[in-house]
Amino acid sequence: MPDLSDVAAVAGVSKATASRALNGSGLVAAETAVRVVAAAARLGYVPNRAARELARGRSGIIAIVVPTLDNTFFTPIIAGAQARAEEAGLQLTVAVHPLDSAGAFDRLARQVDGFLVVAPRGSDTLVAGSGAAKPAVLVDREIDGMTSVVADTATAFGTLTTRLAAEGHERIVYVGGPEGSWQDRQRTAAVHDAARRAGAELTVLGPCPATFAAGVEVTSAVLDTGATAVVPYATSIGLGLLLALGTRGVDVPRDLVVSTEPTVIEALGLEHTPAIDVDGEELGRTAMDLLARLLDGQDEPGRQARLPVPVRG
Amino acid sequence: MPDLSDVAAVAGVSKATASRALNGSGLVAAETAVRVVAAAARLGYVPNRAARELARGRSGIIAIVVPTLDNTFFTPIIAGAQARAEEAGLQLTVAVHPLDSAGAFDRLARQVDGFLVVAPRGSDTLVAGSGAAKPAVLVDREIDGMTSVVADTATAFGTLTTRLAAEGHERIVYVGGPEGSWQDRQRTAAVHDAARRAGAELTVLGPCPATFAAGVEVTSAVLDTGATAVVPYATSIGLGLLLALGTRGVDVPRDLVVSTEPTVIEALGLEHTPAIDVDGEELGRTAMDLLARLLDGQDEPGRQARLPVPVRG
DNA sequence: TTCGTCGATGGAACCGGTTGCAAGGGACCT
DNA sequence: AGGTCCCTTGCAACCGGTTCCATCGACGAA
Repeated sequence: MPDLSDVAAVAGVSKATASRALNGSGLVAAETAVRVVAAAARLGYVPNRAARELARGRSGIIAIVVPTLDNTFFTPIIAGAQARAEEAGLQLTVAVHPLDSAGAFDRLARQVDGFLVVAPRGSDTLVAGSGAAKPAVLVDREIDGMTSVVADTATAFGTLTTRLAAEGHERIVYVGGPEGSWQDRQRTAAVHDAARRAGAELTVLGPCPATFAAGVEVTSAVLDTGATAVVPYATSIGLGLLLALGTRGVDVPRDLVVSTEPTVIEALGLEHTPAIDVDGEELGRTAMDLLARLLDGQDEPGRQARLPVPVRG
Repeated sequence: MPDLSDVAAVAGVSKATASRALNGSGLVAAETAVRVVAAAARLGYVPNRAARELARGRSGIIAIVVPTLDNTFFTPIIAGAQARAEEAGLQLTVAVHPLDSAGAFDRLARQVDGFLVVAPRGSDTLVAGSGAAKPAVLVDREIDGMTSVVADTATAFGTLTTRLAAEGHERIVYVGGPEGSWQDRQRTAAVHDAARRAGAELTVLGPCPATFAAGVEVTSAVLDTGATAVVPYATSIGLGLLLALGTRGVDVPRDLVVSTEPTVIEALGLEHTPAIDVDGEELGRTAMDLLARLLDGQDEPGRQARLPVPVRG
């Protein structure tokens, strides 16, 4: 395993110069830098992360905290963050934690340079506390004073409702998300508002956990409302609905329009079904970008980014 | 931030002794050890991982390599491995990589102590190569010479087929998994064998990617066979089937039994539907256990564990 | 009583980088 | 020609643990 001293020796410089050359500090003569880089390449030198971390006092590791991996909403966020982290020379580790208790992060906080916090539920205080020890970016939720990035699904759900009403749906159901979900509060308000403006009758069901089983369970209640269109909080709920509706012989979308995500609608060949299209990977990428700026001191905490969410179909 | 010297000072011993006491090396007098541990607790001492890693020459980090996060088969494996890693004082990082090209792991290999490799597809050579640099445990697949743990779904699929045949199904369809999948090969063989013994007619469809959309797409072909029972390779394919069958008015399970996972069957209230029940978390836990033994030198590479898979319903 | 042995402890080197500080050397200015 | 400044470079300390080796004291054996 080649070592910085090996590189330095081959390049005919000292460890210090080699280090500076490889980190692009700019204090090295261009010609020398080239020589060092060439030597490193030739030897296949890879810096020892532990040594660097010890010397620099920071780890280059970012933790992304998600409540669970069993929800396909979170996984693209992780993938996006992962991709961007790699580009930035950072390493991403996934920590599964519901953030329902305080203090669980003290240990983790010492090991990482920053957090990406995905916490749809839970009290503001608890969530904000998790990000107190190290720079943090909150994903898909907003809390005053914390840097965050959200998919603007509230607006999208409003647009969706407006469109459904315009297409002739007079009774619409919104199946709400988990208890205490920040996004659910935003969406409920937006859907209510849009329905009122359009003169459609809106029923709000829930709260429902974002699971397939919850979608199945809520189906009777949805049918009982006599609505012709249903807008579920999450894709998993929508899938449960579609499955249960299938076993009951309800014709989708003729008898009932179910607005799940575009990929599902397309796969099933459902027509005339508008749906919102959240780009989870972009959420993850943006979050990582914001965190990188925070770490570099280019940003102060508190910046809030909002990603537009298109309505398709 | 308290430091090992701080702990040592408070306990009235040297850094060396403090280090030994905290790591339970057994060369410290019991009384001294108690004093050091108490001092560490009182100061809230947390060892600096980088320093430890540098001194010890190993990182305490394990990477779990998965082809994608979008498949709910993998996520419980990660969760299980994560839990067990934490218990063992190891840190788990998730690396998303399809393992379709060689050499992509050299960089990662230098940063971690070992790998958990989840690679359902891809050539044996490529997969084995990924685990060559550091101790590795292959998950849900077997390759000669590599330590591995698999869920014995082959046997379970066989049992399932036998049971379906015994319940009167004379025509059964197996919807195969992705091209090149190791488990698919095992399952196909087992299903074939069981069907032949039971005198049932078996059609094998596929290959199919383990996605919801693939399940939808394959539905016509399944119906065309005239089978009364279908056994899909993956839960996602089963879900796609169920959805598409619903939109076509096929009564499940009266006209066609779809054997997806027990939780789905239970949620939908389907009766008389046997299904296999893979415990992904246990797979992850066992894999991590095996890797820990490998790292400790308690095991030689090559040990192959097989987890029984129950058939429910 | 004395020597050997063994358990407990401390001193110090070391892991592999980063970085503050100082020095060497050339260019430019007076 | 002498002085100053800046660019480039090297030396050495340091990050915070771990571990080899030496030391010391106590205890059992001769």
